[in-house]
Amino acid sequence: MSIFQTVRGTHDQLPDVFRDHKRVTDTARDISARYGFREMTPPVFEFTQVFSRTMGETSDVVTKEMYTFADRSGEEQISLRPEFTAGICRAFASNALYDQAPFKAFATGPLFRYERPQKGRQRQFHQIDMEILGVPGTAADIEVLAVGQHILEELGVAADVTLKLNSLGDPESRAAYREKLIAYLQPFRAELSADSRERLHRNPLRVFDSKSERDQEIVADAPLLKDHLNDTSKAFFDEVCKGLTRLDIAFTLDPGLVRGLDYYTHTAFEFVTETLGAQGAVIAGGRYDGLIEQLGGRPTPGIGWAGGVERLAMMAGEAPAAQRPVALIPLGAAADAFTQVLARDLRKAGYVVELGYSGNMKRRLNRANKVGAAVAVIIGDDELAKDVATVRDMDSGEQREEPVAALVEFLAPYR
RNA sequence: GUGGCUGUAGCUCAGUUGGUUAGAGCGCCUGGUUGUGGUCCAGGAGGUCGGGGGUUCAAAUCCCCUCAGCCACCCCA
Repeated sequence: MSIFQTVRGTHDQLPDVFRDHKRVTDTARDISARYGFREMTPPVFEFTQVFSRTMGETSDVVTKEMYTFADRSGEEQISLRPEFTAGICRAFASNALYDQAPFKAFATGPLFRYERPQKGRQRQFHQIDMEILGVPGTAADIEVLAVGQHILEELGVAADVTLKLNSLGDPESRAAYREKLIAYLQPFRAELSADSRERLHRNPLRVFDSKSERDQEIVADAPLLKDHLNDTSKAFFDEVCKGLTRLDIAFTLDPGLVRGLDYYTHTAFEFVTETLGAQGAVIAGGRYDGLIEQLGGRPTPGIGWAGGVERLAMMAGEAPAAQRPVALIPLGAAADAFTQVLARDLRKAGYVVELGYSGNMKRRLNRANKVGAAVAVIIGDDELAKDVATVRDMDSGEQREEPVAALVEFLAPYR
């Protein structure tokens, strides 16, 4: 181990990478604001139970992926957040925001999961997250999917992403179906893969997304959840589909789409892509009507999704460069002093200003070139004596002298 | 947690059956230009060959362990 190594699965976000990520988060923030989402954030760590109770004691995330530790008092079990939903719902209940429904939250920041890193998967990663709490009807489902679609379009990646949709039904439908499915699978128990046997009672729906060929053969004739939805669940899902169609949001039904977390009900969805390798989900989520109650809050419906910032940034590619700066190049002590004031004035007028601090003229111009300056303003003793500045266009190489008093206006085209 | 591939300069990579002082391109620095970048020319700096151990007269090269990355399983954002 070298101290210069980052911990496995963590990465420095150097300026170029940060800029690409920032485009994703900025886009999500701007677009979601148009839909009435307000940014907030729960703490980066919470009592472990916040996650274990909601995501499911037996879920993969809780059983093997959480960073859990005792705090210094030795009395509290703490976990680094592996997702946003549980924390936001806890915040909603903690602060008794029931009368603020519909409560629409946008959040972004780091999440932590102890997993083997690979493309699109790291131990510290970042998400954008949308949640609507307190809306029982399909309007929330439709709106939450609409923001997601809108953000993907705005990032220019929508063409490579498809929306997969399924209904997990209400608790009543799900419980009834669960019994039927177990009854169907039971006779095949010995033939199922080890993983699927595990899931048989814990979460039998998960057998559907097994990659084992034999499992898939068995499951091919299994009863389908969609055929066992009660009327309410069917009507609910139907309304969501209609709403999406109305908004020209394309989707494909995927009866095998089962999410790994226990709290989902009704609508479940994933925006997936083929372009990122095995980790194809860029945005995923669903409805979780029982979650806040499970936390000990008042029954409150909710729906939301999370999107992977790294994954979306990979798809969106390099973000456009920032505004090109004006480079100020003082030569001599008098010019240094003068230029500091000029830099302040230009910055207050909205210019991005790079001050060339050190080295000879050549060095400073070189630096101006590297930071992508559109124009360099050279001020030495000659210029000071005449009350002018030498203004050099860095693209054309042309330069001319301008009165310093007129600089702020003269540079306007470079702002 | 399991399997496969990879790790040589800041970056991308070459390095023959183990054999002198480990190379290239890009980047960086200096000079050609006393106050002119980006182009061009000349020169230069920079390497614990991921780390540790072993085999050998000799290891970047072979063996073992370990760390990290990538790819897949698993799972998911």
